[in-house]
Amino acid sequence: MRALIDLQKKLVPDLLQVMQKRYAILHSVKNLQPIGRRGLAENTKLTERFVRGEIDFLNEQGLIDITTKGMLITNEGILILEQLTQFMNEIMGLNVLEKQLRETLQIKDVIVVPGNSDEHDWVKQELGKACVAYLKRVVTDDSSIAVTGGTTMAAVASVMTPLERAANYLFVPARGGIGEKVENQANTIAAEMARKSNGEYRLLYVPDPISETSYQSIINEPSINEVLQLIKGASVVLHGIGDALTMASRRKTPESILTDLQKKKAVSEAFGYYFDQDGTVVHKVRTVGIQLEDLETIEYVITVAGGKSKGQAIASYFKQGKSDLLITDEAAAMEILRDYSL
Amino acid sequence: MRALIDLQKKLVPDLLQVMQKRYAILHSVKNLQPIGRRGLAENTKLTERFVRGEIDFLNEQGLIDITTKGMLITNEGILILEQLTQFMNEIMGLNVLEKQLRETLQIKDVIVVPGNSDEHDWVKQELGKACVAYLKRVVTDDSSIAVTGGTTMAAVASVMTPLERAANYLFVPARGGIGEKVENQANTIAAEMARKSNGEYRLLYVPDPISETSYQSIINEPSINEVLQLIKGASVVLHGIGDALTMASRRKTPESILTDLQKKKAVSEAFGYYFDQDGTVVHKVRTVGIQLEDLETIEYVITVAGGKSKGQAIASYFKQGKSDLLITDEAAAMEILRDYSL
DNA sequence: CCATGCGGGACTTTATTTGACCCATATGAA
DNA sequence: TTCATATGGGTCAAATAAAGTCCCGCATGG
Repeated sequence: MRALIDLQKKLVPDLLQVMQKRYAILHSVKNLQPIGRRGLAENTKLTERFVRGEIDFLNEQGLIDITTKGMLITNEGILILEQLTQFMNEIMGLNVLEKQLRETLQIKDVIVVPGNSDEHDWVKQELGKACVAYLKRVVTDDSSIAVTGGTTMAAVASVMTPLERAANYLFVPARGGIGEKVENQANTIAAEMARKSNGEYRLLYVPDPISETSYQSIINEPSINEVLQLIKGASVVLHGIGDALTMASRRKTPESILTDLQKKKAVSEAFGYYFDQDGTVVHKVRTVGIQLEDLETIEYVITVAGGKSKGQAIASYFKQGKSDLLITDEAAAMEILRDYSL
Repeated sequence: MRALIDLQKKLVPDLLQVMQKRYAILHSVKNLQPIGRRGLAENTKLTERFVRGEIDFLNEQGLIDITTKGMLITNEGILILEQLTQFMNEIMGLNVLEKQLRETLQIKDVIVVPGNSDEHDWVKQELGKACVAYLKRVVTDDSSIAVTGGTTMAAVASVMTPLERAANYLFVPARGGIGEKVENQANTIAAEMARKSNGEYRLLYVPDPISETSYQSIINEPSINEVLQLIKGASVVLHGIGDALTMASRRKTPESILTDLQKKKAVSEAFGYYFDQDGTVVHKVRTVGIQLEDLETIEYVITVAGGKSKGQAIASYFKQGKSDLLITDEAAAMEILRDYSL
């Protein structure tokens, strides 16, 4: 729906304005009914002639009845008005949220989709769709796209379609894998995205996390080094944000470190870095793949995360992390703004 | 999105035509590029002056480039065109499917939502939304709405909102309950729908299926009889369609009957009736609630079912069953049409 | 009965659209 | 290189639509 609105803004810029105008008139008729044309004109500060044109139209469409008593809204008019109210609230409200988040987080762009990923799976799908639409805009020939794992990234993969304006693009995982939930692994997700979008992919067969000793030896492996160069040279990085403790236990973090994360009040995790509420890195695991400092040289860093329960994790990441675009949902957006106002 | 387009059709029909016109021009430029204004005018059967106004607009919007060689579409123009093509195909394609289904199934109305419920949860949510929108149109004061169980009905309940144009409406379960998956039970769903829509509800505490002996005694219970009258007197019946064998095992059907259903090639189940591929009832269990013959006197029978895997079950039901409206998804629609062409 | 509000009719002025053609420049083929 | 043709920008007059305002018969309510 957001995509359709943006499309219409390009193609028929005044469409939304006309729609809003007719909504306002319909709304006034409902509130003031029965009301005559002149009363309505005076009330809405519009000219009589203009109001007349609009009410003639609305009458033809069956949304109002014109009587000698004055104009009345029809049942269908009420229904349309309700739907329109919902829709207007949605668009307007989301635009306000986006603006607030852009300013609060100091990032270039924010896309907010309606709903709460914690409650409805379709919201995650909408996050995914918004992300795919953005990729279609920024991915060019020979681009590399590094993607992390996670359920939100899996949702992006599930709605992926061909990026028609680019050729020869390549998906790579942003980090290695662990032994759990193969469908949420960066490797699996990269492969799925590539398959669905008719792109190429390379995989990274490295355990994550990895010990310092193994790290030093494994990054010298030619096959690993080759993929790693592609990963570090990606023009687009697509990542989610996890809840710190959830991610830590998912990644089989030792008990002592789990306790440490709790003590240090770790809130979020991304790329193997754990952030507290103020965005301070309180722990880092050794990973093969994208490091936090690599993001500075990435052309487009896209963060996709939603759900009310993720709000604070997202807020904590953004106090430190680099991102060009946040794609989130309404519930998380509210929570982020709440966090920043504390 | 369907809702938004329908809304716009009512409110700004003229501007939707402008949109389609600009789409057509953009499409022609892409196909014929590089093309001059006069060539385009001739090709589209529009006047030069008109084409000029439109191309000036499209140029200002950055969707085409105007060169001495002729006009070319920009990258952004291609993107907009693709997205718009997708939307147009979706809307147009769905309209075609709906028409085909209306004619094939011989029913008054069909609503097809995009996607496949088997693959994406959001498609079920869209089925639910379409259903709620329809209820808002047909439910009047003091209506009774009888609802069956099932995951699709649960999805309807999950997106239910107040039916603002009606007052004092009542949700009732169309049949009793079994001991499994409380959230998919007709009773639970009726209660949830009532809660979310600020309506009333009555529950039916009767096992389903029920033996003939118990049936005869239980329908004489005043409290049961009272609810049963409400159920049979409902003006709206909302029901799903199940896969026969899945439903039978879910309802703890004895092994001998399961074998019988398999032998008789039962395909679908609704209201305790099992239908084979030709729509013949091959088995019936005793239920307290709506019977198949009761549907003849119900004002609005709404069938909600989707998913490719359900296509044949839906097709089988419609060879016999009564329905005023089918709300389904694209994947099921194709499968139904396929079934009917065999 | 009378005052007031209603919607439909209508008029004049202003703005925009519309269709067609002109002209300088660019392009492509011979 | 030349020439024919197509290009886009400019322009004009006529047609149409928009815009604002007021008139008038009828309906409504006090």
